[in-house]
Amino acid sequence: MNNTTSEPNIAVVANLIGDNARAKMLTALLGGKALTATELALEADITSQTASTHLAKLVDGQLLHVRKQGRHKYFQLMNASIAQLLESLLNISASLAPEQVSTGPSDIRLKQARICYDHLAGELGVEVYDALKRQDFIIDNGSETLLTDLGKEFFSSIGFDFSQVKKSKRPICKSCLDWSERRNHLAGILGQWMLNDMFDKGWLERALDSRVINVSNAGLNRIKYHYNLS
Amino acid sequence: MNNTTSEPNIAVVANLIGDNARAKMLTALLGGKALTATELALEADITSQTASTHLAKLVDGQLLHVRKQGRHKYFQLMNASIAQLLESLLNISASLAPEQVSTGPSDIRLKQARICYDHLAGELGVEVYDALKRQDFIIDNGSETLLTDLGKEFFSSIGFDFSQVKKSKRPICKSCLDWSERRNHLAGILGQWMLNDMFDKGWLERALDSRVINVSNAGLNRIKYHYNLS
DNA sequence: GCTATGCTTCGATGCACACCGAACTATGGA
DNA sequence: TCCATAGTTCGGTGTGCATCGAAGCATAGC
Repeated sequence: MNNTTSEPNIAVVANLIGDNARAKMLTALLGGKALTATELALEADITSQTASTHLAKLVDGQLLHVRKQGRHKYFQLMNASIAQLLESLLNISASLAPEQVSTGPSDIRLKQARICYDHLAGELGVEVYDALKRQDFIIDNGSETLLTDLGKEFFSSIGFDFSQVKKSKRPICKSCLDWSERRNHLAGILGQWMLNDMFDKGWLERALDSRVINVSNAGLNRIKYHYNLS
Repeated sequence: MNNTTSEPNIAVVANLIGDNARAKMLTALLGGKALTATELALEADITSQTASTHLAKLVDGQLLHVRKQGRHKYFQLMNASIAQLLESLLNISASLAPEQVSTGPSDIRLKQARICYDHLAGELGVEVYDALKRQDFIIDNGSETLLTDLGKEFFSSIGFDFSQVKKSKRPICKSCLDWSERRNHLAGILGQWMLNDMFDKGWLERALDSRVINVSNAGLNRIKYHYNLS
């Protein structure tokens, strides 16, 4: 019997993620920022040699892409679907792991506000999401999210340009389950735009350790006012 | 520097999936049917001894759960979120793999109609989805799906009981990207109900090799009429 | 009781691969 | 030109783990 199941082989991708060092690099890259080989080596706690071979595999496996800039090599996640895959892995792992030994200051900041590839996550992320829902700017049937007419008006009024959207294939709204909060935050084009807008306005600031976002009291107040958080 | 990133460790779960034999078992279990250890060993092309250790790991890692029945052990995916994770891995792998050597008859049947954990996938799955969309029973903003009032009426009229839904936390509608068609089909409670309903009515029949669905001409005609396929 | 079947445990084997030291190439700056 | 830094390649080491044969339980049927 020629048992040719033609299902794609998920083992290769999973195996790429399934190594400790590589997994650390990938989660670090969930910060959305492009990182160099040495930065990633530090993150994964390995020498630059081993990092090099790991990164070559990840690029070869099309999970990452590279940009060469002078003598640096900047690595980034291939696309949003890879980021999403990593996020769902994070979610499942978080729910399985009994409780992670969660101590240390970097920990708290990670829980408060962090970047999820290209949008806002953590406590602040879900609070903004809830505020949008409360004001009927988005509807949410449990796992999925749609922008209402009211929401369209609102986002237009605060500077989002809907004409640019048509070019893109990416959904405007997308809910993304937050692994630390176990509640939704907003992804998609709108999620990306909101985060960038907050950076532009100076309300948020990237921490040096990639994924964490620093929020000043002033910035937090502006966000609360702007999005009418409760 | 005590670099305690408290992010969950995605390596362990990914590593569980990242073995060839285990990956085959897991994809086989995407058929939704509970399978015994020997069936899974056959599927993965390994001896029962090795299968036993693999399955123990998968259960220990909470990707599967077991039911003992007499001298048999029935394995099943832990929950829908695991199934969803596997589906997104399938999608990504399918898009990365240039083209799988897709020959053999089991292949064609897999592409035509198959089970995706608990709902219909393959060509037939996306055709039904498109038909629902065309008739404005569901709306779809690109990646997410909502049931319309018209749709509620329709599904009530063909026997779906909406009162049962409130108990469940699962979304009624959920779009699920089909890895072979690269288009959406319907998941969620409604997707599950539709598949079961088709089985109940005798329009579809599980093949022996779990994931494939056999569709008779008569059954296909009934489905076309029932859901008004174009 | 005996036998067949389903699954597990143990022990041994062998391979894949993560890891690092050392040496090498490439880029940028003084 | 020379040095420092970023990254790669090569060779060797060690280990984790998938694999199977053989033997051991457990259940079902006779």
